[in-house]
Amino acid sequence: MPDTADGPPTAAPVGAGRNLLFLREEELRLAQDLLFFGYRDFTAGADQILAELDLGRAHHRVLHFVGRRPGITVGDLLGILGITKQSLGRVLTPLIEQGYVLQSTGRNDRRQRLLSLTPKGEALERRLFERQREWVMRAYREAGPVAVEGFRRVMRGLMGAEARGQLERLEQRPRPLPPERPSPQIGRGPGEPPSPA
Amino acid sequence: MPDTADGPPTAAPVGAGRNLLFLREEELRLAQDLLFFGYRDFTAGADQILAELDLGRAHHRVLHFVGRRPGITVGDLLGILGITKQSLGRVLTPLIEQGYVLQSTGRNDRRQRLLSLTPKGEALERRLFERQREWVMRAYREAGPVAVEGFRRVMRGLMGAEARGQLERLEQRPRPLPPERPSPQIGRGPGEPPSPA
DNA sequence: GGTTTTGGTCAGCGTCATTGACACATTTTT
DNA sequence: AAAAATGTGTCAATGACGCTGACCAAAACC
Repeated sequence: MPDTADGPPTAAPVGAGRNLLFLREEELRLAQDLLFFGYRDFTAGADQILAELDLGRAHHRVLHFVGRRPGITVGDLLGILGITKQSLGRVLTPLIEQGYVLQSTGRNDRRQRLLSLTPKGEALERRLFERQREWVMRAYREAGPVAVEGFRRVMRGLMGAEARGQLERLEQRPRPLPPERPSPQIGRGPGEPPSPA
Repeated sequence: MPDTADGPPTAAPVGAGRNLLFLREEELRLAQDLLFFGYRDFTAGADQILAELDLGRAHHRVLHFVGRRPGITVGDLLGILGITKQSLGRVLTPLIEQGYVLQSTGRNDRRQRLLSLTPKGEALERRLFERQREWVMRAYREAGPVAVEGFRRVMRGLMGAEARGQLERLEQRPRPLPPERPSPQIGRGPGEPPSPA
């Protein structure tokens, strides 16, 4: 980029219109690049940990959002992730079987499966979080608080209306704590043998 | 999030240490959410166009970076994308066959295949670009110039050292124009029949 | 009792990435 | 001139992660 940032181009005022347009275009191509490289490297650290455990990014997303909202229903999780039931099943089922995620039946609506993290799941989620935390903290420190606020504003703007609503909801109930003892638990997982229900 | 953004917590100063830590954690979890939702919705528009043409995001990335640096070699492109030769081949070959990308042999090193966009490729790249441009412009306008600068700083910080170098190189030579007439072109593609060498 | 909602599952498909091995032309080195 | 290194293409197999369509069961709603 010829100029650093936002101000008017320091170049000749002749053909400024075209120049402005050019800058706009370069600015936006830069945004594309930044998002591509930035997102890729942001996820790289966690991906590495996941690979060791034969898990993928999709598993991480489930751990993340279940951790963020324990007791979330399958339907809500589907809405947040924006994938199909079948796709979720392929990552959720192994997570349950391997004891990372716990299912319990809903108190009000017994059809619902409320999801929460087991201690093992919390540990893994935290490990992944710490890895990304370091990475983001570095970027935040280098950029400074004002930049961080700007980053947030732009990223919010990049989200669609639906995602903004979901994010709001996520921020509201930070941790609605799951059932203390996930009493009417559901089969599967390495836990007790299928209850004689 | 209990508090809005950056300022110190408005809550009681008692246990401020813990509270600050908590805020840090929530701040960083928010960053994860923002990156997930933001990147997803950022790419959604282009993905839609691509789907109509039976192309994928990987094809877009090739179009983008070849358009950004016409005459790029296969090796350099591999370095930027961070994928393997085989993976690139699977998207690049169709793009060449369908007349989006042009290959020409290197002038200095005739082993090299210099890649550039055909008019058809440029048109598609532009169409995809315009879609994302609108989306990003909206976010930029809503957030304001200061925020945009902050966004850039943070995104740069999220990139690894390698990616920063690549981005620098991309910004330096904005458009090193390909061979005027891509003389020693290479077979394939819907172009002329194999020149009588 | 009938309908809707919530969730699970089977079967098949597409995209985008991987590894490993090999082939070929060209350039560089010895 | 022979050997080694480089740049690229390609075959085969694999895995992760999305999709659609179909169908089933339990619970809730009316």
